[in-house]
Amino acid sequence: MSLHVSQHHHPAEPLAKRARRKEARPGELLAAALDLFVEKGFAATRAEEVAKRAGVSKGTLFLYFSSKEELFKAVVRDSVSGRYPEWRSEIDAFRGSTADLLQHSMFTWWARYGATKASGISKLIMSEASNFPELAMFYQQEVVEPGRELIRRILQRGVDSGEFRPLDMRYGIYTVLAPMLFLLMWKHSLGACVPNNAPIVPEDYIKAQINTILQGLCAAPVLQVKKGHKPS
Amino acid sequence: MSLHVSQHHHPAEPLAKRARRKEARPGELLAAALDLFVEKGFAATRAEEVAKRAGVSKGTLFLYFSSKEELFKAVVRDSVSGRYPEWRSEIDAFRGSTADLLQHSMFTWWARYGATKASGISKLIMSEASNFPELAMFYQQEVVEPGRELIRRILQRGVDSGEFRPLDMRYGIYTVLAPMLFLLMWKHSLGACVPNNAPIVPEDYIKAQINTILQGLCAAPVLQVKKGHKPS
DNA sequence: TACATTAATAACCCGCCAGTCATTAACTCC
DNA sequence: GGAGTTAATGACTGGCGGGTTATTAATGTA
Repeated sequence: MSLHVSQHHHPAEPLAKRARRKEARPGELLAAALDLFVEKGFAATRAEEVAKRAGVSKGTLFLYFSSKEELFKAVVRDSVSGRYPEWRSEIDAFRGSTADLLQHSMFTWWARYGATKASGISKLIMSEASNFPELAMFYQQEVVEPGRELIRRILQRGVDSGEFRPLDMRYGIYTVLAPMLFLLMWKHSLGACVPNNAPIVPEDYIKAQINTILQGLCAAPVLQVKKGHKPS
Repeated sequence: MSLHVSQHHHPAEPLAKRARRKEARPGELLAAALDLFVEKGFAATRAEEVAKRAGVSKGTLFLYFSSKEELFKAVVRDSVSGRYPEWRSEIDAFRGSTADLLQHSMFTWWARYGATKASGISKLIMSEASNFPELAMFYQQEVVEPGRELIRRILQRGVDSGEFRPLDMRYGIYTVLAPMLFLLMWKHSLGACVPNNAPIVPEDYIKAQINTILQGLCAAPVLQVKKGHKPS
């Protein structure tokens, strides 16, 4: 959430019914919209309900966002695609093996995105893409492509350094993308509503995936025993 | 599709406008509903369109199914058919390495399920699970659990024979499940509606995944996830 | 206090769609 | 053929919800 959302009033001066707060409205509306979109999906979320949760009337919502779709796009920009620059520079600044970088990136992505409310946006897009092709395309450009690029960057680093075997990047990226997006989908669908005797613990799941991925990506076994790492 | 859907009329006696075909209607309606639910999702599918595709009026639809939601449940029950017994005996009868078995199973699953219309039901369930918790639970018991069991069976065979390293089965199965379900989801969401310069070719995707998975599962020195990693 | 500006509102409009019901016509049996 | 039964219809309704607009009131200026 890049916009400031919580400029709460001082309790001494209780909220006037029609307070004029032009600066604070967009952020509050975005926060309310994120909550509701994630909770109920795009189509099922009512504009009036978003307004209500932001403490505002429906008319005010359309004063700041020209349509429900535009509101959604703004939510995506605000809560998802705005983070890429930071991640990319972190990746570029990383000192250490690519195995460590990959591992660090996957845990960090989960902690900062997958485990948060914002990740519901990705699930929502996967669910409703076919009904809202424009939104899907917007998401593809704003989120999917940059994300692919980051993964490609990491894997290429490993291939270049000889840590990883040569990879067809068109499909190599899915080695990382698929397990992570599956976890995200699962968390927001069956994992959320089915009482399960063997629930997925995200950190354990990621650990297991990394074990397999790293062994699967690395160059010939004899090369993968690096100083500081013990072959189990 | 357990109900017979295609009792086509003899072309000589062309379809009367108001033919009375009480037996055939439910199956035809379920087939039409499956098509449309898979294509457009639950909320976006119009009752009248289902009726139209089944060659019937909207009133007739509600004559056989008391509401749209009941229709949806009936579709899921009807389409979730028991392919598991067949697959399980194929697995048990397989002669050859577990690597080959795994590879064969993944390709076969895609060809017989993932690539067919029926796979849209899985996507539908993942998408609508939160709106229909009871359906999600039904699906979990009828489809997810047996599927997990089959994968566990294959992996255990590899571990027992020494081909695979020892695995924590609670998470090991996702090494196989996650890439396949991701492919299924992708095919039915972004992959279906976003013109993409690098589309996923399922067979190539599966091939790449198998390469990584097999190297990742096989018994060999392993790069371990560092203990005590803390997500930021 | 008077006036101008504009943030915010609430009532309103209108198209869409799940579900209903009185009517129609296809089939059965004598 | 005629009478009774019921599958099928399509016009209708009622509510919902995205988006608009005339009106109201908060703020700024003097």
